[in-house]
Amino acid sequence: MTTAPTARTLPHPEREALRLEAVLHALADPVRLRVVRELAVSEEKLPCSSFDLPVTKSTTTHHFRVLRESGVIRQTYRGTAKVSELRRTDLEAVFPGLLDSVLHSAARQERRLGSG
Amino acid sequence: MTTAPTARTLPHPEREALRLEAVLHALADPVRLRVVRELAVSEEKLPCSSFDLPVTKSTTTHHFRVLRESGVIRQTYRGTAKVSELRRTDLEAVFPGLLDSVLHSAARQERRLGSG
DNA sequence: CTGCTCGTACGATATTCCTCGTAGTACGGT
DNA sequence: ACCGTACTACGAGGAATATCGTACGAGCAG
Repeated sequence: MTTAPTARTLPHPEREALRLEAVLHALADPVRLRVVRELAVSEEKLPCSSFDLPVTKSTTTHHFRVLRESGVIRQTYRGTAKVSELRRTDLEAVFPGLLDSVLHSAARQERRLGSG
Repeated sequence: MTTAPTARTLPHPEREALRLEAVLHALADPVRLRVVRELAVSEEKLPCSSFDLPVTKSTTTHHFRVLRESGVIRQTYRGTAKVSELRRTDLEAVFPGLLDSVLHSAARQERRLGSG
């Protein structure tokens, strides 16, 4: 009864508070990089459950939290689901070209190593 | 007597074996990012001792090893010193634009946060 | 040969991180 | 009210990492 129901909010770092080391660390994990790549090709916000990851739900929650706290993604509630989207504009403003080069490098590497 | 003295070599990953996750992880550490930035502005190969890092020599050795094994730098012996240089060409060939955007983002962040 | 400098190797420690299982909350449908 | 789905919180285990100190090796200057 403090404020309103369905008003659950999640802490996100401000654009100006984004740290390069945290973003690089977030992107350095294979599972998280995979999530980011899927979000990049999707024009819609995706719920966590739409990802087919080789880890349990607990671990999935952990990885999404790392991505959110580092500022790579933004998460909002939609009913019982929590949908995620890339913070493209914020990232581009603070670290111009970084996300695109990572995404491009990841795609290149997948082609090179054979969809591993 | 196997080959020659002063022929100590160090293992470096081939260009085609570079892994994006390993490179991102290597760059995600503040100390290592600092080393990479210094190497980037220097046109000469720098010995480990030319860096003024807030860690001991043992730890410095560790960080340089991580950078070398991830393929970010190349290390060669010169007398008693071991000099390092960025593998710019290799990185650009495999992960185009990545190093530059990281370096640019790091410089930007330093300006933004006040030379932290 | 004797130091001196540069860097390494090894062991130890503390911390972080990835992973999981279980239990629990929030929301929507019946 | 009841159940199912989506996600979380907590605790725990195990691996990786960052850090250090000490002891050591390789080369250079006397």
